[in-house]
Amino acid sequence: MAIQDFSQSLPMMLYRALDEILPKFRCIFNEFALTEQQWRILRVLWEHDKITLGRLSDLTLIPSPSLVGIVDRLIKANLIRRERSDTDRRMIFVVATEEGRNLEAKVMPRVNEIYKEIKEPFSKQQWGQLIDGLDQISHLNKKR
Amino acid sequence: MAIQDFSQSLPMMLYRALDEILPKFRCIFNEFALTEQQWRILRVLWEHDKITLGRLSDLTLIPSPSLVGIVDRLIKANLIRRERSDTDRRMIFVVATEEGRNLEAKVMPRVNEIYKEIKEPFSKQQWGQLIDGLDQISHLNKKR
DNA sequence: TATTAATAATTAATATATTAACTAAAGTAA
DNA sequence: TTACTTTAGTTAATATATTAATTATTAATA
Repeated sequence: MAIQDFSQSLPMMLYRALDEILPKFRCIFNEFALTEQQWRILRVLWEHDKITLGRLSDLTLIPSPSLVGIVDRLIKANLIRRERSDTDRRMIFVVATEEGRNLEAKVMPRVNEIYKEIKEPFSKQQWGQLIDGLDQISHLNKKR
Repeated sequence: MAIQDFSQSLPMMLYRALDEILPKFRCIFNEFALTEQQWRILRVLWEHDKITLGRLSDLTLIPSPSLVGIVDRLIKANLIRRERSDTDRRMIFVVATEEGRNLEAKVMPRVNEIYKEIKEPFSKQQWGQLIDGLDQISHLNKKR
């Protein structure tokens, strides 16, 4: 194992972890004709009745230029709608339609099941360390 | 904090970690007119003189349909070349040109510097736990 | 050997990411 | 109020991801 082994570098380890777990979830999303990104948006809307595009971009980690098209397609699928703010006409809220809200009860149990499967082989301590480590990585520039 | 907090889910934590560290590297790649994926291919070619597209796809985690275009662009930039196998005409090897090999000495020091910065705030033990955790995630289906 | 099955790479269609530039609305200060 | 600046969202151009289908070649089997 070389001193600098590309396949063991942090970025590649992160990618490989995602490559392992995402297909499990995408399977479910496809059953509901959702892409992963569309799912992320709905997932956030189930926790927030009304949210601006900017904040939606932050919470889903979807870059705003991408968000435009993804939101368009979710609107076409009748799952969400746009709503321009009255107080600041620059801002646009996104809201789930009834159909969009109804998806939660159908999709979440399936997703939670997979999530539990992924977590299962880890001890509570191991899992905590993993999440803490990732959290520390994602705050590298923010702390002191 | 809800029982199921989307922003603390493993996939989002992984995405956030990547979102934090990748821009640091991409800065460097852009200086050399490389995309991140082009970099990954070169990075692997610096460790392997000659490699098939299939194996390159495995090592870079770039799906093979994407690989076709990325390789095309690297060839156009005179950094690599294709070479069809004589023993099995289905296989195509990819090889770095001299110009491609020369990039290593220019780019690697810069990349290593950033990598060290990222690692720096972690203790050796913390880092090891993080890598181990990620490794375990990426082998979920492979073990026993 | 002729047929069939498997493999490596590619193509096609659609969705998303990246970067820069742009528009409209709001804030700010002379 | 006018000019300058910032902010929220969008558009545009190019690169990559995802999924399914396709081609060329090789392997396998009757």
